Amino acid sequence: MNLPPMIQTFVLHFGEMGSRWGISRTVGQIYAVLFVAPQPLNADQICEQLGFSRSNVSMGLKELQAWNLVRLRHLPDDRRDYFESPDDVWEIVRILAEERKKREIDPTLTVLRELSMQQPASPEEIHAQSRMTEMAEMIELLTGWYEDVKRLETERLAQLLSLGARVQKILEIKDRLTVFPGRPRPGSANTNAAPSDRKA
Amino acid sequence: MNLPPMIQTFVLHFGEMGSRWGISRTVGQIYAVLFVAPQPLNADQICEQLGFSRSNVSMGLKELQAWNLVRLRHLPDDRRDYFESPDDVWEIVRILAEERKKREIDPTLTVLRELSMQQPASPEEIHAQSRMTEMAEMIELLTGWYEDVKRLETERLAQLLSLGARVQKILEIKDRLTVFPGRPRPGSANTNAAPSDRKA
DNA sequence: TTTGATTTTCAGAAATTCTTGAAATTACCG
DNA sequence: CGGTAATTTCAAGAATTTCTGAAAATCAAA
Repeated sequence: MNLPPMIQTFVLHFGEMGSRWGISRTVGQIYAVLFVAPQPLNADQICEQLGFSRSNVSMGLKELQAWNLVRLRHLPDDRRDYFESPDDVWEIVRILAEERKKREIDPTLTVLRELSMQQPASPEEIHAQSRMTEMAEMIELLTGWYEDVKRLETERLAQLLSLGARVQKILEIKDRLTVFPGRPRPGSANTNAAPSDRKA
Repeated sequence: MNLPPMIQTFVLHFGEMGSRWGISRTVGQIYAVLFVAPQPLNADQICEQLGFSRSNVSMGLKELQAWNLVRLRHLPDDRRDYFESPDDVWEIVRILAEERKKREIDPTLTVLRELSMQQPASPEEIHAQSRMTEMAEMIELLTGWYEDVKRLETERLAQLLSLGARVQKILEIKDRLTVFPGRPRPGSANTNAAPSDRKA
């Protein structure tokens, strides 16, 4: 490996974390190199920096493209493929969220919905099915929120995040404005805004 | 494997997903069995249902305990260990979020903070360091939001989730109330609510 | 302390995933 | 068309992870 010390530490860390993030060590390191690179890199440059075989890098780049985490670029008068990570870290978060949802959540939700439809044939199945339905409903609420929030512009999203739990205060204000407009603060805020409140 | 068909499908699915979720197939299947079980199970019951070796189940249960995903229980006049999943699916989500943050995010944030402190020694390192700082700040905003929200009661959390992106409307109301009180709606709402806005 | 039930550990077997070099394919240029 | 540069595929070896049975450790009752 042929990298400045600071970058090497970063790259090795991403490699180690790779397995926890659902990618391999190699893929993690390739991504790390691309993330900090000041300009797009081609496969041979990555090979040289990391000391991996050409084919290994090719596989790794293919996987990163499948994750939408790197983009293919072309430089004038050079027919090699160059790769780069998106510049905007928020864009990267959006991609990660989308891909992880697709791989880690959607398939399970599909199975849970199917099983929730079936006719249970025994007492164990009746109980199991109600557990599966609970899980499916929880996932639906979570992914429904995600589908809404992912459409926010980055600036709004950052505003929302920095607000944190204090959004609760605002919800209380909203309760007063919409449910009891102008009325003096009712004992506590309205808590009837249950899931059914969501636009179908 | 000795299970009713509906439960078998569920268990096999959790096994397949296990590797995507950062646990092994065995651990995924053990958890699935416990999740749908109407009462706590002991290790031998799990062996029998799944056809795994006793030691494999023992390892799997140890890992699930390390994840805080199962609890150890004891039944009267029985010295075997029984295991159960928490009843409340929201509790499970909280545990998962906490553990995944601990394993997948915190170590990286630590490394990024360390590297952001160092003195860069080359132009590549200067650029790399600014990328790392961007990433660290993004993660800090995300985890800060999470630390706030995780303290909400489940009911409030569900309310927040079901509100989805419509919270943006409320943010706009808040902007008008706090920043430009009584003023006619300014071109676009206040966007200065940057991270610095967060209570230290 | 002994006994027997239960759980844990651990070394090696089995299975899976990763990595590589060589060969095949693709894409472009003259 | 060749010819060449670049990329991808693939089979097999390497490395890692998972799984098992046997042995060791733990624990409570007698």
